[in-house]
Amino acid sequence: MSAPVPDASRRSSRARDAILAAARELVASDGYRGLSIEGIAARAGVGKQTIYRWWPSKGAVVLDAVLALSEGPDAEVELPDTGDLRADLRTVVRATVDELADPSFEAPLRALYAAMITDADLTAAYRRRVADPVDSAKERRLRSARDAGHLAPDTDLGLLRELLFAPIVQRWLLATGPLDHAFADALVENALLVARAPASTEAETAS
Amino acid sequence: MSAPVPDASRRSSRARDAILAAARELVASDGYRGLSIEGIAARAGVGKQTIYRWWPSKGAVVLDAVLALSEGPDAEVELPDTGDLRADLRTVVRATVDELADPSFEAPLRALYAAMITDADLTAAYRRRVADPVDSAKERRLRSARDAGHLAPDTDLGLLRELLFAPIVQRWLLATGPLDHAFADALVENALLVARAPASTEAETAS
DNA sequence: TGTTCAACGAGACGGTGCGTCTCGTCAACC
DNA sequence: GGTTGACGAGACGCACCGTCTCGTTGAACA
Repeated sequence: MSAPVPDASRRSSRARDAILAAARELVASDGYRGLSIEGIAARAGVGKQTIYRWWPSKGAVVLDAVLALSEGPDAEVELPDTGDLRADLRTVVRATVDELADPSFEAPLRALYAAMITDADLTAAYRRRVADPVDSAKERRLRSARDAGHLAPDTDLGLLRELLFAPIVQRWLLATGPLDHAFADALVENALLVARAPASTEAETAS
Repeated sequence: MSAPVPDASRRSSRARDAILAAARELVASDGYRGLSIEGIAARAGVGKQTIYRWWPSKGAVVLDAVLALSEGPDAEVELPDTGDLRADLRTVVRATVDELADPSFEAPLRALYAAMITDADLTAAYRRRVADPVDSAKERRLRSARDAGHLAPDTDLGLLRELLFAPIVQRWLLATGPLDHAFADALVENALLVARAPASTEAETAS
């Protein structure tokens, strides 16, 4: 009944790296539609069983491939905190927009979303390994601003984060509008407007 | 080279209805993963060719199935406009949340999103037939409020619409938080805060 | 250094759904 | 009443699925 758990200490890192690289290359050239386990195995020079041994689904392979794009180790995310909230938010939100416009990020990430929509387990894994750490970092930065008096004391940091980033993902998924710095800046200005400290002009940055 | 366009005047509406109903039933019971053209054809009592004759892809069938859920004819969408912006927005945003929580809507819509993410043609068709009309209706309601002085004259109606609804879709897709009326109301309050008319207390509803 | 043993590359296997095709049937229009 | 094209049905070759065996290999431990 229980799975015959393989011995991770004997795992070939060469095979793992080749599989993730092959997945990235194939999804970039053929899209998620043309991505198959057999194709990944062939391109990586690996037996199919080596993939099935370590990953539960094609989507899980893609998740690891996406993670391998932006990590050394499982480094924890940290956002810039120069004290200038507007500038820091612009940096981060613009970077998000740029990342989604970069084909080498866009292709595997789109594939990952396609898999997640119909795979609740994969969605949970994505939240745990990607979304939660990133969201925490964003909220740390916002909390720092709130503590410094740059945001109203009763600001809902989670909601503010969603207002900053959800419209970006929405435009990206359905191509309902341009994904550029102007849009990023508009979202930042909106966030500052929503949650600005009530009686302060002092702490606000001028830019 | 050109497609041998079938004769629409001879199309069987019985077959069309049976196909869309079968697609809805199967996606509700088995999810999008288990949805196949062969399964739809078998359930509908229809030849596979009848599906391929009229739809370019499985996702296109699902799009029509979703559309058939909420239409008589291609009725144009109209939102409530009682003059009370807060109340009207709550109604609409809460209804959106409720719809995404209703399994009979949720299942085919999730299937449609899964298909759209990897199918730009289908995404364009969805925008044209669903998203654009709905978005226009939303912006008409917001414009009416702006004209009535309930929103600041320089309010970006499109951005406001995205701030109201994108966070909902985001939570729905990745299950990153509860989709309830409290969340809907928070989004409405945020929108009213962002775009409130500068010097007016008069026109605002009290609720 | 040698032994061990599970992960490895390779690929056969039955199963499923794909998209195309070819039938005979049927109903609408001429 | 003849023509015609959509219809239901299903055969076909193909791609990929997930499971299963093979030898082979190389890392861990004695």
